[in-house]
Amino acid sequence: MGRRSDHTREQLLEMAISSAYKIIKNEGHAGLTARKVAADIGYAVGTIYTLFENLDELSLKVKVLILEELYSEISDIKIGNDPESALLKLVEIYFAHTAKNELLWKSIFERHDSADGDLPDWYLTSVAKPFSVVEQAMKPLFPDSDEDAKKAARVLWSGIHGIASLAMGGHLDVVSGESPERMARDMVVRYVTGIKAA
Amino acid sequence: MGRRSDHTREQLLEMAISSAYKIIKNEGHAGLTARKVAADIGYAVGTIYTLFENLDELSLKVKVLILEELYSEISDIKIGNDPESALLKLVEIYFAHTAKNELLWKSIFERHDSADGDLPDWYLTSVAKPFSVVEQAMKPLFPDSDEDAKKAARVLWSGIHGIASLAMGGHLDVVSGESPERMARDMVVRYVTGIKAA
DNA sequence: ACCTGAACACCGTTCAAGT
DNA sequence: ACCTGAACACCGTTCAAGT
Repeated sequence: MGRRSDHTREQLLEMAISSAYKIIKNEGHAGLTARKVAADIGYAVGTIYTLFENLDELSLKVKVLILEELYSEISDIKIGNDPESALLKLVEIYFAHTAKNELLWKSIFERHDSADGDLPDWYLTSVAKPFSVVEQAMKPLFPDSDEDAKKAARVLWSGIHGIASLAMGGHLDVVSGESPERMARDMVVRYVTGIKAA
Repeated sequence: MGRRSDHTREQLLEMAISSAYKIIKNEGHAGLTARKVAADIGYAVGTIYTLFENLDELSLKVKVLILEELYSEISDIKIGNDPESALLKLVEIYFAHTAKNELLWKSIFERHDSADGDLPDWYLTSVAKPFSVVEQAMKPLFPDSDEDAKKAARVLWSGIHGIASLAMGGHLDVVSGESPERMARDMVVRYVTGIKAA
């Protein structure tokens, strides 16, 4: 035992995060354990706790990665003057993305409850980035107020998350109605129409 | 050790569920353990597993209770011919209710991941009941199709859940914009307006 | 200084053995 | 038949001790 220094602290962080990413991708949120990550990167359990405050922090780091992947896909959308079609495109990409990485996305809606306090700023920043794309798409609807565009973006994006969250949790299969994506499309169209009609 | 029969199986079930309810109310979803429930009702751990298949089943039983409480509050709403005001009333009750029972409602959005398969029918039935209230409220908007009213209710209710879920999870405090309830009101008004304008 | 891994205080779940 | 509780296979997290 004792010092090894096979890797720098930065390398260790990267190894641990990408190992955790892989575990969640394959086994889901509940499959992530400190011991598994440690074994996977070839270090002792204790090492994980020199890298992160606790397991929840590690899982938040993974979520940042997941959110960044989505962001990189939706930030490419060319936002013209037609909010509705931009938002529908966004919904399409969102659901295609979540479908391709189901366990990863399910984990976004779950928490390792060890943490009591608020979510750290670096995580909230990462959550906010997709919001800002929605906000951009909605700006033409609110030519007089960026603030209103921001608020509307928060509402609509939260709503889409709600549909995705309930669907992925299996809470919507009761009536086995429409697909989540069609529901989200419906929501976008009617919400945008509602704004225009105001 | 051995037989006791101090209580019938029905009594045991009730005791365990209400003990679990109490624990989640005070300590949150992650605070629920089989050992705590067992100690609380004065039986051995093993007894819990003669009552429920696993801990997830017990927590779902608690969620049924939680959903029934909400249902009993919102089912009193008198639904006239004005969907918007009925739905706003519903939002008001929903957020008042979740605010009063925060840890309980947070637990609705979380899972004890032990269970792999689908959610049981008796649970989905219980999830569906609040949906039906929303559906009733929306009927005047769809005089020609109950099916469309049902679909719209699923979309709107999921959206409201999304706002509540993100807010209770602390994911919305970034910009520290509006309160979740105001966001939900905004969503209702614009969604309903969107339907009318179609 | 860096890393280890035994130790602590827990878990969910099972099942042989008691009455 | 009903209930027990030790046992198994895990956890997250800490921290004295090695190099």
